[in-house]
Amino acid sequence: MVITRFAPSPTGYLHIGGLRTALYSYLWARKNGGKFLLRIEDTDLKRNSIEAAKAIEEAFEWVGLEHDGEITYQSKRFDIYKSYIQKLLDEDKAYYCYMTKEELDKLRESQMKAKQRPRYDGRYRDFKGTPPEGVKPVVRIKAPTNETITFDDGIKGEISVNTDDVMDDFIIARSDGTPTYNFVVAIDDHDMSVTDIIRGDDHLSNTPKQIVIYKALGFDIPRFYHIPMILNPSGKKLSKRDGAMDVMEYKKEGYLPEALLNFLVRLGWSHGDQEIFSLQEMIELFDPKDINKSASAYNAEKLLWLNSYYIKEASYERVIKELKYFDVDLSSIDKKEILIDSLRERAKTLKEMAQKTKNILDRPKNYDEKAVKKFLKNDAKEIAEKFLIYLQEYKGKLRTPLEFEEALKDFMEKNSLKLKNIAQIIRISIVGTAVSPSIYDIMAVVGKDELITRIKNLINFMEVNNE
RNA sequence: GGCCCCUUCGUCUAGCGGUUAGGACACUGGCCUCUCACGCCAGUAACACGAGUUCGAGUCUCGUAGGGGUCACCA
Repeated sequence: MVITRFAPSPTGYLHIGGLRTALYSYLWARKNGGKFLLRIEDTDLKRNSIEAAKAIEEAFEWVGLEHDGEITYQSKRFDIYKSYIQKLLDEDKAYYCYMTKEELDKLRESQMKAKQRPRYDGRYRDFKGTPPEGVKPVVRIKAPTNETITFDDGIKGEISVNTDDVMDDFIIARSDGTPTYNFVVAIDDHDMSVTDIIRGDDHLSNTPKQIVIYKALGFDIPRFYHIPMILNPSGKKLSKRDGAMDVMEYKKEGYLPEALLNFLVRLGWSHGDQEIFSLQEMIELFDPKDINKSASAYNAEKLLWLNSYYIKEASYERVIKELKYFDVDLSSIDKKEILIDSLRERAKTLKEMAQKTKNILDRPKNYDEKAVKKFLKNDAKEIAEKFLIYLQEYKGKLRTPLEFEEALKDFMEKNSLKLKNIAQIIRISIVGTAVSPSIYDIMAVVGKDELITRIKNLINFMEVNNE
Protein backbone atom coordinates (compact mmCIF):
# COMPACT_ATOMS: atom_id res chain seq x y z
CA MET A 1 0.00 0.00 0.00
CA VAL A 2 1.31 3.38 -1.00
CA ILE A 3 0.05 6.29 1.07
CA THR A 4 1.10 9.79 0.13
CA ARG A 5 0.11 13.13 1.56
CA PHE A 6 0.10 16.79 0.76
CA ALA A 7 0.75 18.98 3.78
CA PRO A 8 0.51 22.69 3.10
CA SER A 9 0.70 25.36 5.72
CA PRO A 10 -2.33 27.63 5.60
CA THR A 11 -1.24 30.62 3.56
CA GLY A 12 -4.70 31.27 2.22
CA TYR A 13 -4.36 29.81 -1.24
CA LEU A 14 -2.78 26.93 -3.10
CA HIS A 15 0.16 28.03 -5.15
CA ILE A 16 1.54 26.59 -8.32
CA GLY A 17 4.53 24.86 -6.76
CA GLY A 18 2.30 23.29 -4.15
CA LEU A 19 -0.04 22.04 -6.81
CA ARG A 20 2.78 20.25 -8.59
CA THR A 21 3.87 18.59 -5.36
CA ALA A 22 0.28 17.60 -4.71
CA LEU A 23 -0.09 16.32 -8.25
CA TYR A 24 2.98 14.10 -7.99
CA SER A 25 1.77 12.73 -4.65
CA TYR A 26 -1.68 12.18 -6.07
CA LEU A 27 -0.41 10.41 -9.19
CA TRP A 28 1.87 8.12 -7.26
CA ALA A 29 -0.90 7.11 -4.87
CA ARG A 30 -3.41 6.53 -7.66
CA LYS A 31 -0.95 4.61 -9.79
CA ASN A 32 -0.41 2.23 -6.91
CA GLY A 33 -4.03 2.02 -5.89
CA GLY A 34 -3.10 3.72 -2.65
CA LYS A 35 -4.29 6.76 -0.80
CA PHE A 36 -3.63 10.46 -1.12
CA LEU A 37 -4.12 12.31 2.14
CA LEU A 38 -4.41 16.00 2.94
CA ARG A 39 -3.12 17.63 6.09
CA ILE A 40 -3.16 21.27 7.10
CA GLU A 41 -0.06 22.32 9.01
CA ASP A 42 -1.62 24.90 11.26
CA THR A 43 0.31 24.66 14.48
CA ASP A 44 0.66 28.40 14.25
CA LEU A 45 -2.80 29.28 15.51
CA LYS A 46 -2.72 32.84 14.30
CA ARG A 47 -3.53 31.84 10.77
CA ASN A 48 -6.97 30.81 9.71
CA SER A 49 -6.75 27.20 8.70
CA ILE A 50 -10.40 26.75 7.80
CA GLU A 51 -10.17 29.40 5.11
CA ALA A 52 -6.96 27.85 3.87
CA ALA A 53 -8.45 24.39 3.74
CA LYS A 54 -11.39 25.75 1.79
CA ALA A 55 -9.12 27.48 -0.67
CA ILE A 56 -7.10 24.33 -1.18
CA GLU A 57 -10.16 22.18 -1.61
CA GLU A 58 -11.59 24.64 -4.08
CA ALA A 59 -8.38 24.50 -6.10
CA PHE A 60 -8.25 20.71 -5.91
CA GLU A 61 -11.82 20.53 -7.09
CA TRP A 62 -11.12 22.81 -10.03
CA VAL A 63 -8.18 20.77 -11.27
CA GLY A 64 -9.86 17.50 -10.46
CA LEU A 65 -7.59 16.07 -7.78
CA GLU A 66 -9.37 14.23 -5.01
CA HIS A 67 -7.89 13.47 -1.64
CA ASP A 68 -8.93 10.46 0.37
CA GLY A 69 -10.56 10.67 3.75
CA GLU A 70 -10.95 13.61 6.06
CA ILE A 71 -8.51 16.48 6.21
CA THR A 72 -6.14 16.28 9.16
CA TYR A 73 -5.67 19.49 11.11
CA GLN A 74 -2.57 19.66 13.23
CA SER A 75 -4.24 22.21 15.46
CA LYS A 76 -6.63 19.50 16.60
CA ARG A 77 -3.90 17.07 17.52
CA PHE A 78 -2.04 18.88 20.28
CA ASP A 79 -2.97 16.25 22.86
CA ILE A 80 -1.41 13.55 20.74
CA TYR A 81 1.79 15.51 20.31
CA LYS A 82 1.90 16.14 24.02
CA SER A 83 1.70 12.46 24.84
CA TYR A 84 4.54 11.67 22.44
CA ILE A 85 6.63 14.40 24.01
CA GLN A 86 5.95 12.95 27.44
CA LYS A 87 6.93 9.53 26.17
CA LEU A 88 10.30 10.81 25.01
CA LEU A 89 10.75 12.64 28.31
CA ASP A 90 9.94 9.49 30.27
CA GLU A 91 12.36 7.43 28.23
CA ASP A 92 15.09 10.03 28.75
CA LYS A 93 15.27 10.65 25.01
CA ALA A 94 14.29 14.25 25.51
CA TYR A 95 14.79 16.72 28.30
CA TYR A 96 13.73 20.07 29.67
CA CYS A 97 16.01 22.94 28.88
CA TYR A 98 15.80 25.99 31.10
CA MET A 99 17.92 28.25 29.01
CA THR A 100 16.09 31.51 28.35
CA LYS A 101 15.72 33.04 24.95
CA GLU A 102 18.06 35.84 26.01
CA GLU A 103 20.73 33.40 27.10
CA LEU A 104 20.37 31.53 23.84
CA ASP A 105 20.72 34.72 21.81
CA LYS A 106 23.82 35.64 23.76
CA LEU A 107 25.34 32.25 23.16
CA ARG A 108 24.58 32.47 19.48
CA GLU A 109 26.15 35.87 19.27
CA SER A 110 29.40 34.84 20.86
CA GLN A 111 29.57 31.78 18.64
CA MET A 112 29.11 33.90 15.56
CA LYS A 113 31.82 36.24 16.78
CA ALA A 114 34.17 33.30 17.08
CA LYS A 115 33.11 32.32 13.58
CA GLN A 116 31.55 29.16 14.86
CA ARG A 117 28.27 27.77 13.74
CA PRO A 118 25.48 28.85 16.11
CA ARG A 119 24.53 25.81 18.03
CA TYR A 120 22.91 24.90 21.32
CA ASP A 121 25.64 23.74 23.67
CA GLY A 122 23.70 20.98 25.37
CA ARG A 123 24.09 22.45 28.83
CA TYR A 124 20.86 20.90 30.14
CA ARG A 125 21.25 17.60 28.36
CA ASP A 126 22.15 15.71 31.49
CA PHE A 127 21.01 18.26 34.01
CA LYS A 128 20.09 16.75 37.36
CA GLY A 129 20.03 19.77 39.67
CA THR A 130 17.21 22.05 40.68
CA PRO A 131 15.86 24.07 37.79
CA PRO A 132 16.13 27.85 37.92
CA GLU A 133 13.02 29.63 39.16
CA GLY A 134 10.59 31.37 36.91
CA VAL A 135 11.82 29.83 33.66
CA LYS A 136 9.36 27.95 31.55
CA PRO A 137 11.44 25.25 29.92
CA VAL A 138 11.42 24.06 26.34
CA VAL A 139 11.76 20.39 25.53
CA ARG A 140 14.79 19.34 23.50
CA ILE A 141 15.47 15.99 21.92
CA LYS A 142 18.70 14.17 22.62
CA ALA A 143 20.05 14.15 19.12
CA PRO A 144 22.74 11.61 18.34
CA THR A 145 26.27 12.99 18.31
CA ASN A 146 28.75 12.31 15.57
CA GLU A 147 26.48 9.82 13.93
CA THR A 148 25.98 9.34 10.21
CA ILE A 149 22.42 9.45 9.05
CA THR A 150 21.84 7.93 5.66
CA PHE A 151 18.68 7.67 3.67
CA ASP A 152 17.91 6.75 0.11
CA ASP A 153 16.04 9.58 -1.50
CA GLY A 154 13.85 8.41 -4.35
CA ILE A 155 15.01 11.25 -6.54
CA LYS A 156 18.37 12.46 -5.30
CA GLY A 157 19.80 9.07 -4.43
CA GLU A 158 21.71 8.19 -1.30
CA ILE A 159 22.16 11.11 1.04
CA SER A 160 24.30 10.89 4.07
CA VAL A 161 25.12 13.51 6.68
CA ASN A 162 26.80 13.70 10.04
CA THR A 163 24.49 14.73 12.86
CA ASP A 164 27.13 17.10 14.25
CA ASP A 165 27.04 19.05 11.00
CA VAL A 166 23.32 19.44 10.67
CA MET A 167 21.69 19.47 14.08
CA ASP A 168 21.96 20.14 17.75
CA ASP A 169 19.51 19.07 20.43
CA PHE A 170 16.70 20.84 18.66
CA ILE A 171 13.53 21.99 20.35
CA ILE A 172 10.48 19.76 20.00
CA ALA A 173 8.21 21.69 22.37
CA ARG A 174 8.23 25.42 22.96
CA SER A 175 8.06 26.90 26.44
CA ASP A 176 4.31 27.30 26.01
CA GLY A 177 4.08 23.58 25.42
CA THR A 178 3.27 23.69 21.71
CA PRO A 179 5.21 21.29 19.52
CA THR A 180 7.49 22.40 16.70
CA TYR A 181 7.36 21.64 13.01
CA ASN A 182 9.87 18.83 12.55
CA PHE A 183 8.37 16.98 15.47
CA VAL A 184 4.74 17.13 14.39
CA VAL A 185 5.56 16.24 10.81
CA ALA A 186 7.21 13.03 11.91
CA ILE A 187 4.38 12.17 14.29
CA ASP A 188 1.66 12.89 11.75
CA ASP A 189 3.27 11.08 8.86
CA HIS A 190 3.60 8.05 11.06
CA ASP A 191 0.09 8.27 12.52
CA MET A 192 -1.38 8.73 9.06
CA SER A 193 0.57 5.69 7.87
CA VAL A 194 2.26 7.68 5.15
CA THR A 195 4.65 5.46 3.21
CA ASP A 196 5.93 7.84 0.55
CA ILE A 197 6.71 11.46 1.30
CA ILE A 198 6.92 13.58 -1.81
CA ARG A 199 7.83 17.19 -1.05
CA GLY A 200 9.97 20.09 -2.20
CA ASP A 201 13.71 19.73 -1.84
CA ASP A 202 13.77 22.72 0.46
CA HIS A 203 12.84 20.06 3.03
CA LEU A 204 15.90 17.99 2.30
CA SER A 205 17.75 19.40 5.26
CA ASN A 206 14.81 18.72 7.58
CA THR A 207 14.82 15.06 6.77
CA PRO A 208 17.69 14.00 9.08
CA LYS A 209 15.98 15.70 12.00
CA GLN A 210 12.75 13.91 11.28
CA ILE A 211 14.60 10.64 10.99
CA VAL A 212 16.04 11.23 14.45
CA ILE A 213 12.49 11.54 15.75
CA TYR A 214 11.33 8.46 13.88
CA LYS A 215 14.17 6.51 15.43
CA ALA A 216 13.61 7.85 18.95
CA LEU A 217 9.99 6.76 18.77
CA GLY A 218 10.72 3.48 17.05
CA PHE A 219 8.74 4.36 13.94
CA ASP A 220 9.36 2.89 10.49
CA ILE A 221 11.06 5.40 8.25
CA PRO A 222 9.06 6.21 5.11
CA ARG A 223 10.46 6.67 1.60
CA PHE A 224 11.41 10.23 0.77
CA TYR A 225 11.25 11.93 -2.61
CA HIS A 226 12.59 15.45 -2.68
CA ILE A 227 11.48 17.19 -5.82
CA PRO A 228 13.37 20.22 -7.15
CA MET A 229 11.89 23.68 -6.88
CA ILE A 230 10.18 25.61 -9.61
CA LEU A 231 12.10 28.72 -10.64
CA ASN A 232 10.78 31.87 -12.24
CA PRO A 233 11.68 32.59 -15.90
CA SER A 234 14.87 34.30 -14.83
CA GLY A 235 16.01 31.32 -12.81
CA LYS A 236 15.26 32.61 -9.33
CA LYS A 237 13.00 31.11 -6.74
CA LEU A 238 9.35 31.56 -7.63
CA SER A 239 7.77 34.24 -5.48
CA LYS A 240 4.58 36.23 -5.29
CA ARG A 241 6.22 38.94 -7.33
CA ASP A 242 6.25 36.62 -10.30
CA GLY A 243 2.48 36.78 -10.41
CA ALA A 244 -0.15 34.11 -10.76
CA MET A 245 0.99 32.08 -7.81
CA ASP A 246 -2.56 31.29 -6.78
CA VAL A 247 -3.90 28.32 -8.68
CA MET A 248 -7.36 29.88 -8.90
CA GLU A 249 -5.82 32.84 -10.68
CA TYR A 250 -5.32 30.53 -13.65
CA LYS A 251 -9.02 29.88 -13.79
CA LYS A 252 -9.67 33.61 -13.88
CA GLU A 253 -7.13 34.03 -16.65
CA GLY A 254 -8.90 31.44 -18.77
CA TYR A 255 -6.74 28.37 -18.41
CA LEU A 256 -8.15 24.89 -18.58
CA PRO A 257 -7.21 22.73 -15.59
CA GLU A 258 -5.95 19.92 -17.81
CA ALA A 259 -3.55 22.37 -19.44
CA LEU A 260 -2.22 23.48 -16.06
CA LEU A 261 -1.76 19.92 -14.86
CA ASN A 262 -0.13 18.88 -18.10
CA PHE A 263 2.21 21.85 -17.84
CA LEU A 264 3.06 21.11 -14.23
CA VAL A 265 3.63 17.42 -14.67
CA ARG A 266 6.18 18.10 -17.40
CA LEU A 267 8.06 20.56 -15.25
CA GLY A 268 10.72 18.24 -13.93
CA TRP A 269 9.24 15.01 -15.17
CA SER A 270 9.04 13.42 -18.59
CA HIS A 271 8.18 10.26 -20.37
CA GLY A 272 10.33 10.11 -23.48
CA ASP A 273 9.24 12.67 -26.03
CA GLN A 274 5.61 12.76 -24.99
CA GLU A 275 4.23 16.23 -24.33
CA ILE A 276 0.50 15.68 -23.98
CA PHE A 277 -0.80 13.73 -21.02
CA SER A 278 -4.34 13.21 -19.85
CA LEU A 279 -4.79 12.72 -16.12
CA GLN A 280 -5.37 9.04 -16.82
CA GLU A 281 -2.12 8.77 -18.76
CA MET A 282 -0.25 10.58 -16.04
CA ILE A 283 -1.47 8.07 -13.51
CA GLU A 284 -0.40 5.20 -15.72
CA LEU A 285 3.00 6.57 -16.65
CA PHE A 286 4.13 8.55 -13.64
CA ASP A 287 7.03 7.29 -11.60
CA PRO A 288 9.00 9.49 -9.23
CA LYS A 289 12.22 7.86 -10.39
CA ASP A 290 11.78 9.75 -13.65
CA ILE A 291 11.70 13.12 -11.92
CA ASN A 292 14.67 15.32 -12.72
CA LYS A 293 17.18 16.27 -10.08
CA SER A 294 17.55 19.88 -11.09
CA ALA A 295 15.20 22.80 -10.65
CA SER A 296 13.16 23.92 -13.63
CA ALA A 297 12.08 27.36 -14.71
CA TYR A 298 8.49 28.34 -15.20
CA ASN A 299 7.77 28.87 -18.88
CA ALA A 300 4.57 30.82 -19.46
CA GLU A 301 4.62 30.32 -23.25
CA LYS A 302 4.53 26.59 -22.97
CA LEU A 303 1.54 26.81 -20.65
CA LEU A 304 -0.21 29.00 -23.21
CA TRP A 305 0.56 26.54 -25.96
CA LEU A 306 -0.79 23.67 -23.89
CA ASN A 307 -3.87 25.71 -23.08
CA SER A 308 -4.61 26.47 -26.72
CA TYR A 309 -4.09 22.80 -27.50
CA TYR A 310 -6.72 21.78 -24.96
CA ILE A 311 -9.10 24.50 -26.10
CA LYS A 312 -8.90 23.08 -29.61
CA GLU A 313 -9.57 19.60 -28.29
CA ALA A 314 -12.50 20.50 -26.06
CA SER A 315 -16.05 19.48 -26.92
CA TYR A 316 -18.67 22.13 -27.78
CA GLU A 317 -20.50 21.44 -24.53
CA ARG A 318 -17.31 21.93 -22.58
CA VAL A 319 -16.46 25.21 -24.28
CA ILE A 320 -19.96 26.54 -23.76
CA LYS A 321 -19.78 25.60 -20.10
CA GLU A 322 -16.36 27.17 -19.58
CA LEU A 323 -17.31 30.35 -21.43
CA LYS A 324 -20.21 30.95 -19.07
CA TYR A 325 -17.64 31.72 -16.38
CA PHE A 326 -16.62 34.68 -18.54
CA ASP A 327 -20.18 35.92 -18.97
CA VAL A 328 -20.66 34.52 -22.42
CA ASP A 329 -23.67 32.31 -22.92
CA LEU A 330 -23.61 30.53 -26.25
CA SER A 331 -26.23 27.93 -25.47
CA SER A 332 -29.01 29.71 -27.38
CA ILE A 333 -26.90 31.01 -30.24
CA ASP A 334 -27.91 29.51 -33.56
CA LYS A 335 -24.53 28.94 -35.20
CA LYS A 336 -22.55 28.31 -32.01
CA GLU A 337 -20.53 25.41 -33.44
CA ILE A 338 -19.23 27.56 -36.29
CA LEU A 339 -18.44 30.33 -33.87
CA ILE A 340 -16.61 28.05 -31.49
CA ASP A 341 -14.62 26.31 -34.17
CA SER A 342 -13.44 29.50 -35.77
CA LEU A 343 -12.57 31.14 -32.45
CA ARG A 344 -10.83 28.23 -30.76
CA GLU A 345 -8.13 28.41 -33.44
CA ARG A 346 -7.43 31.98 -32.51
CA ALA A 347 -7.55 32.06 -28.74
CA LYS A 348 -4.90 30.93 -26.31
CA THR A 349 -7.14 31.33 -23.29
CA LEU A 350 -10.85 31.09 -22.58
CA LYS A 351 -10.79 34.68 -21.42
CA GLU A 352 -9.49 35.75 -24.80
CA MET A 353 -12.03 33.54 -26.54
CA ALA A 354 -14.85 35.08 -24.54
CA GLN A 355 -13.73 38.55 -25.56
CA LYS A 356 -13.54 37.60 -29.22
CA THR A 357 -16.98 36.04 -28.97
CA LYS A 358 -18.41 39.27 -27.64
CA ASN A 359 -16.73 41.16 -30.45
CA ILE A 360 -18.72 39.17 -32.94
CA LEU A 361 -22.01 38.83 -31.10
CA ASP A 362 -22.22 42.46 -30.06
CA ARG A 363 -22.52 45.23 -32.60
CA PRO A 364 -19.35 47.28 -32.87
CA LYS A 365 -19.54 50.35 -30.65
CA ASN A 366 -16.92 52.07 -32.74
CA TYR A 367 -14.67 51.35 -35.65
CA ASP A 368 -10.94 50.83 -35.33
CA GLU A 369 -9.21 53.97 -36.54
CA LYS A 370 -6.39 52.30 -38.40
CA ALA A 371 -8.75 49.88 -40.09
CA VAL A 372 -10.98 52.73 -41.19
CA LYS A 373 -8.06 54.65 -42.64
CA LYS A 374 -6.67 51.71 -44.47
CA PHE A 375 -9.76 49.99 -45.83
CA LEU A 376 -12.67 52.43 -45.88
CA LYS A 377 -11.50 54.72 -48.62
CA ASN A 378 -12.22 55.45 -52.27
CA ASP A 379 -15.24 53.49 -53.36
CA ALA A 380 -15.69 51.55 -50.13
CA LYS A 381 -18.99 53.23 -49.38
CA GLU A 382 -20.27 52.57 -52.85
CA ILE A 383 -19.33 48.89 -52.61
CA ALA A 384 -20.98 48.60 -49.22
CA GLU A 385 -24.17 50.15 -50.56
CA LYS A 386 -24.24 47.83 -53.52
CA PHE A 387 -23.71 44.83 -51.32
CA LEU A 388 -26.43 46.01 -48.99
CA ILE A 389 -28.94 46.17 -51.83
CA TYR A 390 -27.74 42.84 -53.14
CA LEU A 391 -28.36 41.25 -49.75
CA GLN A 392 -31.76 42.84 -49.34
CA GLU A 393 -32.87 41.55 -52.71
CA TYR A 394 -31.25 38.15 -52.35
CA LYS A 395 -33.83 35.40 -52.84
CA GLY A 396 -31.85 32.25 -52.02
CA LYS A 397 -31.14 30.67 -48.69
CA LEU A 398 -28.54 32.51 -46.70
CA ARG A 399 -27.66 30.62 -43.55
CA THR A 400 -24.46 28.62 -43.79
CA PRO A 401 -20.95 29.95 -44.38
CA LEU A 402 -20.98 28.21 -47.76
CA GLU A 403 -24.21 29.93 -48.80
CA PHE A 404 -22.75 33.28 -47.83
CA GLU A 405 -19.61 32.48 -49.75
CA GLU A 406 -21.56 31.62 -52.89
CA ALA A 407 -23.69 34.71 -52.62
CA LEU A 408 -20.64 36.87 -52.19
CA LYS A 409 -18.96 35.27 -55.19
CA ASP A 410 -22.02 35.94 -57.27
CA PHE A 411 -22.07 39.52 -56.08
CA MET A 412 -18.40 40.02 -56.91
CA GLU A 413 -18.84 38.56 -60.35
CA LYS A 414 -21.77 40.80 -61.17
CA ASN A 415 -19.87 43.88 -60.03
CA SER A 416 -16.42 42.80 -61.26
CA LEU A 417 -15.02 43.01 -57.78
CA LYS A 418 -12.17 41.13 -56.18
CA LEU A 419 -12.47 39.59 -52.73
CA LYS A 420 -9.71 41.89 -51.54
CA ASN A 421 -11.94 44.87 -52.35
CA ILE A 422 -14.81 43.79 -50.19
CA ALA A 423 -13.63 41.37 -47.52
CA GLN A 424 -12.30 43.98 -45.13
CA ILE A 425 -15.34 46.17 -45.57
CA ILE A 426 -17.58 43.33 -44.51
CA ARG A 427 -15.29 42.41 -41.66
CA ILE A 428 -15.17 45.94 -40.31
CA SER A 429 -18.94 46.21 -40.56
CA ILE A 430 -19.36 43.11 -38.41
CA VAL A 431 -16.62 43.39 -35.76
CA GLY A 432 -15.33 46.93 -36.16
CA THR A 433 -11.73 45.89 -36.76
CA ALA A 434 -9.63 44.48 -39.55
CA VAL A 435 -9.05 41.23 -37.69
CA SER A 436 -11.54 38.45 -37.22
CA PRO A 437 -12.27 34.87 -38.23
CA SER A 438 -13.32 34.10 -41.78
CA ILE A 439 -15.95 36.56 -42.98
CA TYR A 440 -18.11 33.69 -44.24
CA ASP A 441 -18.18 32.24 -40.74
CA ILE A 442 -19.01 35.46 -38.98
CA MET A 443 -21.63 36.41 -41.55
CA ALA A 444 -23.32 33.08 -40.92
CA VAL A 445 -23.05 33.54 -37.16
CA VAL A 446 -24.68 36.97 -37.06
CA GLY A 447 -27.14 36.02 -39.79
CA LYS A 448 -28.51 37.88 -42.78
CA ASP A 449 -30.71 40.39 -40.97
CA GLU A 450 -28.08 41.40 -38.46
CA LEU A 451 -25.51 41.59 -41.25
CA ILE A 452 -27.74 44.02 -43.11
CA THR A 453 -28.07 46.15 -39.98
CA ARG A 454 -24.36 46.22 -39.42
CA ILE A 455 -23.62 47.16 -43.01
CA LYS A 456 -26.17 49.97 -42.77
CA ASN A 457 -24.48 51.16 -39.61
CA LEU A 458 -21.13 51.19 -41.32
CA ILE A 459 -22.53 53.13 -44.28
CA ASN A 460 -23.96 55.67 -41.87
CA PHE A 461 -20.62 55.92 -40.17
CA MET A 462 -18.87 56.53 -43.47
CA GLU A 463 -21.33 59.22 -44.38
CA VAL A 464 -20.83 61.07 -41.12
CA ASN A 465 -17.13 60.53 -41.26
CA ASN A 466 -16.82 62.10 -44.69
CA GLU A 467 -18.56 65.33 -43.88
C1' G B 1 30.44 30.85 6.23
C1' G B 2 29.20 25.18 7.58
C1' C B 3 26.32 21.27 5.58
C1' C B 4 23.39 19.37 1.53
C1' C B 5 21.62 19.40 -3.54
C1' C B 6 22.06 20.67 -8.72
C1' U B 7 24.54 21.77 -14.02
C1' U B 8 22.39 18.96 -22.22
C1' C B 9 19.69 24.35 -27.25
C1' G B 10 16.88 30.94 -24.51
C1' U B 11 13.11 27.49 -21.77
C1' C B 12 10.99 22.25 -20.62
C1' U B 13 13.51 17.88 -21.68
C1' A B 14 15.34 12.73 -24.35
C1' G B 15 19.89 10.30 -23.69
C1' C B 16 21.28 5.41 -19.34
C1' G B 17 30.12 4.14 -22.89
C1' G B 18 30.05 4.17 -29.64
C1' U B 19 23.93 8.98 -31.75
C1' U B 20 24.82 13.54 -37.94
C1' A B 21 23.21 14.68 -29.51
C1' G B 22 16.42 13.57 -30.53
C1' G B 23 11.55 16.01 -29.28
C1' A B 24 8.53 20.26 -27.46
C1' C B 25 7.78 25.71 -26.46
C1' A B 26 9.73 30.26 -28.24
C1' C B 27 12.21 32.46 -32.48
C1' U B 28 13.23 32.88 -38.09
C1' G B 29 11.84 31.58 -43.18
C1' G B 30 8.30 29.24 -46.51
C1' C B 31 3.46 27.07 -47.91
C1' C B 32 -1.86 27.79 -47.14
C1' U B 33 -4.90 32.42 -47.29
C1' C B 34 -10.42 37.34 -47.20
C1' U B 35 -7.41 39.78 -42.22
C1' C B 36 -5.55 37.43 -37.87
C1' A B 37 -4.79 32.83 -36.39
C1' C B 38 -4.68 27.31 -36.98
C1' G B 39 -2.25 23.76 -39.75
C1' C B 40 1.90 21.91 -42.66
C1' C B 41 7.22 22.17 -44.14
C1' A B 42 12.11 23.94 -43.20
C1' G B 43 15.89 26.43 -40.26
C1' U B 44 18.97 28.73 -36.11
C1' A B 45 20.36 26.82 -31.33
C1' A B 46 23.04 22.83 -26.12
C1' C B 47 26.49 18.55 -23.39
C1' A B 48 29.61 24.84 -17.62
C1' C B 49 35.14 24.17 -17.33
C1' G B 50 39.56 21.04 -16.27
C1' A B 51 41.82 16.54 -15.29
C1' G B 52 41.51 11.35 -15.18
C1' U B 53 39.32 5.95 -16.34
C1' U B 54 38.58 3.78 -21.30
C1' C B 55 40.16 1.76 -27.91
C1' G B 56 36.12 5.32 -27.21
C1' A B 57 32.79 9.90 -22.41
C1' G B 58 27.00 14.16 -22.61
C1' U B 59 27.00 9.39 -20.20
C1' C B 60 31.86 6.74 -15.07
C1' U B 61 35.56 9.20 -11.17
C1' C B 62 37.81 13.50 -9.07
C1' G B 63 38.52 18.61 -8.98
C1' U B 64 37.07 23.88 -10.36
C1' A B 65 33.41 27.37 -11.36
C1' G B 66 28.43 28.75 -11.22
C1' G B 67 23.39 28.17 -9.34
C1' G B 68 20.00 26.62 -5.45
C1' G B 69 18.46 25.01 -0.57
C1' U B 70 19.11 25.04 4.64
C1' C B 71 21.19 26.37 9.21
C1' A B 72 14.83 29.67 14.60
C1' C B 73 10.96 28.65 20.92
C1' C B 74 8.56 29.71 11.37
C1' A B 75 6.41 26.06 8.73
